[in-house]
Amino acid sequence: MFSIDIRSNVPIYEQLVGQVKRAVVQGLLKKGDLIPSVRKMAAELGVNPNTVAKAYQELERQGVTITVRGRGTMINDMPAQTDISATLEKMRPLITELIYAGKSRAEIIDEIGRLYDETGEVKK
Amino acid sequence: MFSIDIRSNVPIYEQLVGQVKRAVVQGLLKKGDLIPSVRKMAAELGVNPNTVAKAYQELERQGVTITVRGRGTMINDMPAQTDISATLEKMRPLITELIYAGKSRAEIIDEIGRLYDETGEVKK
DNA sequence: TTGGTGTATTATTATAAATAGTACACTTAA
DNA sequence: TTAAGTGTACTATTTATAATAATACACCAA
Repeated sequence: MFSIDIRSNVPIYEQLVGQVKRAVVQGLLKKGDLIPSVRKMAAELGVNPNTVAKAYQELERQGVTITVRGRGTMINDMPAQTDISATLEKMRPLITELIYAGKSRAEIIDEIGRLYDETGEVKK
Repeated sequence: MFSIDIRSNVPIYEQLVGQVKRAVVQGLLKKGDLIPSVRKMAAELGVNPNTVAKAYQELERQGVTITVRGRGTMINDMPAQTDISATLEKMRPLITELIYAGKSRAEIIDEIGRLYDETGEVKK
């Protein structure tokens, strides 16, 4: 269910955070579901338990999960609305890239729609 | 014309690369325009000349600029079409973020359109 | 009690970014 | 030809982050 790319420039813990959030968005993980323990996840991915722990702490900080000592880490409710300005700012230079590559407004929107459809829920 | 954020987690040289490309997209820089020399740019931004040089080398590697020793670095033609798959892959986790924040497909497309309009040419 | 949770701590290694200083090859204009 | 301004190359150093490693602790549940 989870996999990381060792050769990626994206930190492992960030990759893991993103994968958990994507699984939630896709409906593969729902409120109350327990995700694998720090040690199990570390063994599965072949990384250090501390790295997984860092990812889990970040997930809880973002409100994605709820952690209870001795029980584990479970998926939390999805937030109603959160601040997206930071995300949009990260997106800005990527938009510039696409424009620079010769993509029109319509083409860009089309690509975004495709990404959305690939990322959204698998089953409604 | 250019400015960098020292406290940003984004490397200075990457910020500079992005700003030059955005200026090209906006029409503020056109083919043949010379951008400030490594030393002048470094002085303006208050950063090390080596950092600016790294940014300029990256710009040339991407085909944004053409560098001639002793003359300087000038804006190149905008490419007809380039590979955007890498850019789209960087965009994917951001789309996940927006979905997670409760944004609908239409809302996301709306925001992208807004970013496009803010990034596009100032004068046509 | 026992085994499995997350957490905390300290240390070490690896990598990238940025700075600093110097020197070199080249172009342009005086 | 000379002088000043280009980009480039090189080595060294500092800083910050990521990741690993090894332990130990606090908590929960069967």
